[in-house]
Amino acid sequence: MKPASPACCPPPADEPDLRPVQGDAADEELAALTKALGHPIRVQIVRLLTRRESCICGDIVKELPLAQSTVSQHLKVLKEVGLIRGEIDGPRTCYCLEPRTLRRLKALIGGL
Amino acid sequence: MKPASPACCPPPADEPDLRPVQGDAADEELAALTKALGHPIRVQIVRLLTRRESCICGDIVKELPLAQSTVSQHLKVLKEVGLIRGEIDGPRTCYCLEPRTLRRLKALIGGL
DNA sequence: CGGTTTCATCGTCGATGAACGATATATCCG
DNA sequence: CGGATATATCGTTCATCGACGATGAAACCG
Repeated sequence: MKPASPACCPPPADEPDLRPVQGDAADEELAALTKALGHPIRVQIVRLLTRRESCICGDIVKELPLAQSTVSQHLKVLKEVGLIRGEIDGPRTCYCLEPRTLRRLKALIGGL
Repeated sequence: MKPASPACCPPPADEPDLRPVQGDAADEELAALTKALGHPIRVQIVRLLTRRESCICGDIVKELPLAQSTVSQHLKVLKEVGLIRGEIDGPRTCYCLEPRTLRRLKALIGGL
């Protein structure tokens, strides 16, 4: 059982990532991740999700000066590269960071 | 005097970067840097410039499967965000990494 | 069941990006 | 001077992005 907390988006196991940080595949991966992060709103979303240690939901929309559909688009971009995860929780959706992908990004950047 | 080497793009002084890694300005900066890096060819160019410890020139074009003008465009994008530097050296241009900006990028990513 | 809320998806439109070939510019070599 | 070389820039074309409002789908509430 989990303590209290929103009970969504449990942190996955903390396995080390063995994939290389160089080579063509790594280049593509790094390009995809940085491209997804390459928009101020999306940086802000990631930042929001790091600050609230647990995941939040459509409150993200309320924090941003954009239409709901636009925010949903940005969330989709981040989800498609695996930087965040979204879990349906009743009528709403709960988003949170995917720490493994974030660590992977840091490793790839570090490899430069 | 420098040893041998292309003698262009000397590494700038190694001052610490005092700018914050959070806040709106940092978000914009991180978005701009990651956006510039968000293309496989540009990742490859940065990687090329890290491997040859010294700077190289239009050999970059020969390494890539793109027209010269396209490569020049990508170099411009990287230069505009300060990730690389280009110095005119006779009829050719010598590009190299800007280590300060790269360190800044790592700091910003680390701040996530 | 029917309305409300929450979110995702669709269609559209203007802006930006990526690629190219052609051209301009600047330097070097006869 | 005149040609060759190296690079930047321009103009064009097609694709993708970013934003929006409208609509659709799912779950909750009465």
